[in-house]
Amino acid sequence: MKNVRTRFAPSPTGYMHIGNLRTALYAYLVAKKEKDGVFMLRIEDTDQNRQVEGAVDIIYETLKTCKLTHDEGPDVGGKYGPYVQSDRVKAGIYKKYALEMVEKSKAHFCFCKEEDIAAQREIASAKGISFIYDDPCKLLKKEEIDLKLQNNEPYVIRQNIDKIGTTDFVDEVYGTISVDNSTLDEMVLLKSDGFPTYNFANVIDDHLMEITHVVRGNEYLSSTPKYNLIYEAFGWEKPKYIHCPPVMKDETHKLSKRNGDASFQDLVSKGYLPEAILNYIALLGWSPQGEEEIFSLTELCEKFDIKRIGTSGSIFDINKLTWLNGVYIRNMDFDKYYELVLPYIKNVVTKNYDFVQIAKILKDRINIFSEINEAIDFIEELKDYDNSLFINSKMKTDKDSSILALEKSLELFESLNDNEFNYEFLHDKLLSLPTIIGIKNGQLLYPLRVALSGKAFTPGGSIEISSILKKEESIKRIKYAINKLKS
RNA sequence: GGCUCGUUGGUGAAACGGUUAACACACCGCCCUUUCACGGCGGCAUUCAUGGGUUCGAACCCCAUACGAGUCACCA
Repeated sequence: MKNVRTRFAPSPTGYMHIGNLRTALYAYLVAKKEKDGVFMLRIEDTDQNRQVEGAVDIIYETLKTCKLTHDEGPDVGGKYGPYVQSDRVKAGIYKKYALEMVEKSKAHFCFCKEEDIAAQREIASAKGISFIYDDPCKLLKKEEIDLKLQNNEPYVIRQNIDKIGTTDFVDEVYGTISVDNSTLDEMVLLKSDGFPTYNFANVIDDHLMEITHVVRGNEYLSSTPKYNLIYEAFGWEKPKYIHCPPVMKDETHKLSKRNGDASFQDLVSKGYLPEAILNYIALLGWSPQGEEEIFSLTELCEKFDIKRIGTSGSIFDINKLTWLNGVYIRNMDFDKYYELVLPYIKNVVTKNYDFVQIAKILKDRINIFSEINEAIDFIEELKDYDNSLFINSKMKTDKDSSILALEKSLELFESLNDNEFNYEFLHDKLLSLPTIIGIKNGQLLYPLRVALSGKAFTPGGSIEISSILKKEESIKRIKYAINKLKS
């Protein structure tokens, strides 16, 4: 059997959104599941009007950060190049095949004006009739065509489709799709600017590049018969088709880059980990065999199975991604985590505190890095808070008990050296204090946390916080709280 | 409008004619705990869009209907 070869063939028209990335992932997995599978990148830039500056770089960058390494592509080369379609246009590839189609009577020259066809389409749709263009140019005699060509009349090359019978194919995901040929319209293969349409270029390149499995969104499901007719015209072997269900934003709308946050880049900048994003989107539209859901890319390669791709659209659930991201953070090796988290911490804390300690109290408590800001902003600066925070029925604290707790804590802190402000030592001292005074742990530690942080909830408790703030700052905040309570 | 595809809880989903319809997220309880989280335990679809049919037996097969999506470009 031939080596499996798949491609990711985006058009460089802007951001990379999650649906796109998932298609790339699946194409990668289909290839890499096999020992010698090849995953390649091809840039489909046949629409000269839609080019977006820097879009190709975003594609490279995204694939790189996701570690979806392509074996062949514009930047890494390969035997089947060039890998950018506009370069292939220059090499005359598409025109040659388009002309061959004409020769085989599977396509014809068309000199019709675009506006005329559009007008007809308009009329038909106003009448509610389905429109399939019946091209008069098909009837042109050879001499007439030659004359028009000599006069440099603009033309396109349009596919010929016999309106009789049906065309069907087997999709690996959706099963047998059967379409009546009379409903197929004869699409343009080569545009008047000499560029091929996506429809044509895609087929030519997939064949020339020996793609064995075509992985793409299911919006191509209904036009696949037309592509197959091209394969048949040349007598080429058709690839296996793997059409993927859409990724939705809600029940009725596909995910689009229109409304922002669905792009890969957005998610990364919100503090999501590429590995977690990839893991999550793998689960949208595909389900693993067992109950395990956490997979590295390598594991995905092993587990992935085309047969388990679903057929209905799935709604992108940021909730679950967030949870999954938290799992990745919690499972991460501390050094790696620290390296990633440090910039976020430094973004909030500019004073010289123990960043390792801060990172530690955060690790089990955040799902995404962007939560850090709010979680530890009190370290840098105590914001004013209300005395009512000290009163907590569950903790059995009120104004007087809080004052007592704070005064005792203050006494203790003042008796310590600054270098005794470490977690172990403070843990010993602070936890033995309630017994001595004859109160419950919470009655001491809760008011202390409020005083140190100005918040009722914080990552870590008062022991952790005081060990981070150290002697001087802790005492300052306790004194402030006592004054506040007494005034 | 024609054609193609889809429809299992709020979300992702499993189930390959016979199960109490898995599991995960979310949600709700309880436990652990100095708070929050983490972790642990438990709850959460009498029902698989609806209506028919086939079958001893249907979420799974068939047919209608409804709803949704995709497509019908010199866009991909």
